[in-house]
Amino acid sequence: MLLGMPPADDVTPQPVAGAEPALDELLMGAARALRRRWSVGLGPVDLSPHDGRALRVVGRHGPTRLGVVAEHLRIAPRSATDVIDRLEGRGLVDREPDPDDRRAMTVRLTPQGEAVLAQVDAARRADAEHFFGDLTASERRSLARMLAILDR
Amino acid sequence: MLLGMPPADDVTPQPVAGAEPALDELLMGAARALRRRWSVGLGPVDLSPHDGRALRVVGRHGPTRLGVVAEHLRIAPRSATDVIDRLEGRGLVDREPDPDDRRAMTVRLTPQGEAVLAQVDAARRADAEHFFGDLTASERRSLARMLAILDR
DNA sequence: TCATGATGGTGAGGTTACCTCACAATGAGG
DNA sequence: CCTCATTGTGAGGTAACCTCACCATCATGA
Repeated sequence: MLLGMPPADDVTPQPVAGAEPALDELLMGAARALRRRWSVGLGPVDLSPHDGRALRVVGRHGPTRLGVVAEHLRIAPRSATDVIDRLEGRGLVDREPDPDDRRAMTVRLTPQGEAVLAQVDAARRADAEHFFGDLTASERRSLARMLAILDR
Repeated sequence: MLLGMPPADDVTPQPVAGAEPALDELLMGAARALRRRWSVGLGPVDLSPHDGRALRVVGRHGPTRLGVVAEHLRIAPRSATDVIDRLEGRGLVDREPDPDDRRAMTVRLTPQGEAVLAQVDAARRADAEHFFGDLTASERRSLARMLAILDR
């Protein structure tokens, strides 16, 4: 029922009785809406949002170290082991010894992992198109410019 | 080290080699930046983001039922008990029997809870001012309008 | 009016996704 | 090569959720 739902972010600082919602509230609301859509899109492949991110990290960074995965997911190195275990258990990812460093393991997508990632990404892209579809092209440009300024 | 950090949301669907970041990526990035600032602002009072939200829910909805808190936080009713326990343990919140329904408890802010919430909100509002400060007033209006459209 | 079923909150106990610590194997620099 | 750093993982802990069972109370309808 409540599983996999993103956090609420429901409540924002100040009602400011009578005023329209504050910018920060609107920003978080829009982000929440988008995240919710992503969750839904992730449903069909039965992947948690976090595992989906992990899959994407592996896909994007090619055959890569476990430590790198941890870094990109902002989790402790030890925890990346578990995440990759899970993905490997589903056959989405492969571990291989790093030829350059015999301590290290490299991780990369299996063909099935590639397929799943491609499917998720396609769904996400299509959905983004729909999500931002109520804005005109020029509005979207302007939105992108402003968000880029805030993006730090 | 990694505690209290919001999830990464680091990686987005498609590199689209050469193109500027996609709108969805920018939106999530800006939201992440704002959330990070909120976390920092929450630091001084040593409150987790989620407990901060709970405090705000109680503050906003006056003396209210535990179930209502659960609903707004999107957690199971049982879990609200724990959250409120924590807040009550810190003296930020008070439980009292509901006069209208002897099964129910009402929760409301203690004076100290009010003070903490006011402090957090003030910090947050000031920070939002700063965060959106690189946009002109008219840009902010336009941003608000567009975000309102996306906000579903 | 009172049996019956719904509802509000909580105890008990499980799951999950993190964490830290310890350690073995390997790399790298004096 | 001796020492110290680094990579990944076993072991074990914690925090924040969850479900299930339960009690007290409310609300309804025969």
